[in-house]
Amino acid sequence: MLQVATIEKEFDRCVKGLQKRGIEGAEILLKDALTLDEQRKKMQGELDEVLHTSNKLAKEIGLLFQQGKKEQAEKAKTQTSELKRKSKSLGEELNSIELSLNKLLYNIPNIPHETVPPGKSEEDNEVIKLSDDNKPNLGAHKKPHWELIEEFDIVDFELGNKVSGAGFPFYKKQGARLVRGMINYFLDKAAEAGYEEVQPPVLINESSGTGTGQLPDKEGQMYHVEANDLYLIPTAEVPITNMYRDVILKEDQLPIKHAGHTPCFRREAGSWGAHVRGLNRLHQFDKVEIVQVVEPSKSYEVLDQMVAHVEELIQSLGLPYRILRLCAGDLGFTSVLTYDFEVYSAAQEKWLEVSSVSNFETFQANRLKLRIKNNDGKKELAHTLNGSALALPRIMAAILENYQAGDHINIPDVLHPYLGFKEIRKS
RNA sequence: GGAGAGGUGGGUGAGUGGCUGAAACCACAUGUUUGCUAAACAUGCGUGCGAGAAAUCGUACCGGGGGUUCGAAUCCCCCUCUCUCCGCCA
Repeated sequence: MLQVATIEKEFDRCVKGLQKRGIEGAEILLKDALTLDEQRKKMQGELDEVLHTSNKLAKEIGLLFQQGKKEQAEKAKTQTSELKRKSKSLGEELNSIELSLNKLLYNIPNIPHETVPPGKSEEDNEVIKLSDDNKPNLGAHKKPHWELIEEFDIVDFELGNKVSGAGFPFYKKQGARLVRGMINYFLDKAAEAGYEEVQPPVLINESSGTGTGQLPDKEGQMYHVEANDLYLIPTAEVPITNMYRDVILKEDQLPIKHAGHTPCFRREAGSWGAHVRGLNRLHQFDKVEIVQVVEPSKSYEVLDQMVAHVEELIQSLGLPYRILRLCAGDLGFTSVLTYDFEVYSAAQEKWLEVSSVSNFETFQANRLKLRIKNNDGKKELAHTLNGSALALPRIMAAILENYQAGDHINIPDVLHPYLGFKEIRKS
């Protein structure tokens, strides 16, 4: 969430940022936050004062008892009851103000970066890079991947329907191998780039969901295990970033770099439709995620590095791609600046989003209480970033479509060592 | 799942109602001394909030929440986590 200090110091920038996102009454919203914070401070002061006199009295009473001056002690006791009532009511008031303030702040999204283009929807995203035109000329062989996977028997949606439901496919035979191979390849590349591998839990508690900003904003998008009040992760970002919740890092521990593979679970409530055939949108999919925790002054440099890493991955697979700078309207709730990567899937003739790389600045860190103590002993919130490197099913879709060759499907060279085969053939 | 024991500062660990925000030790930081390293000595060393230019002061925090009391790390209740034994189990 936003820091009150930021709202106060950079009020105009915050207002403009929220307006860019299309938020109505941004100014009023932010002013409310400031007013509540003022009230909070005032209340805190009053409460502290009452508690101070109350504590002082209690000590005196203790002394009087020890000195055997019971009457005086009893007399002093009567004074405390009034103070107690007062502190209780002040405490409750303070509590409710803090609650309102938090609720307000939790529902205000991050302020977009100055370079974020205005706009309402994905159509307004800015294409900042288009790969060299290596779109394959498919000629006679131009089947969408949902036909190919059936033909080569490598993904089974029917089976998934039977066992789980729509959006939970089975990968089979060379398809299953391909998934496993890509995961290993992506993880190896991340390791090469200095990311320390972790294998996090895929169920997380409410605090973690709140820490990275999925809760309360995206409550309905996560699967919820009610019996234990746990959520299935929508991305490894959540458990990995939450490793550092309530942590004060020393300057020399930075940067923190982690990579992890997990399945990701998304309810995709309301976004289901005919346009999401095949592997284009799933309730469960595999993804390798990279996460960094860095000093504020370095976060944009790091964002560029992460973008470069993802770009290199996609290039190595030989897929046509483009990089988008998300417009304000399409920008995630917690993000300041996000670059999306899309690969071109040649048979369906569609761009598919396969990665999203974001800088959250202090937005998550503020929720997480993730701070850095520098060498002078000063504390400040860290910056957090993450990116997909990469999400598997759409990469798979693009590979299948772009590399199809009639009776077989070629596989990008870099994956050969991970698979034990160089092409997919009918079994 | 059953029974028991426990969660105290970065770590070990003392502390069963007031003088304990918390002993001691370790770790860490700075300084002194020693030719360097090591050692010794000295000092410092938690977090949030509020006030202050700052020094500092006030307040809260001993797993979380509530209660008893003039006063709670210490007593009571609920939750949670960890450990041990038993059961079950990949």
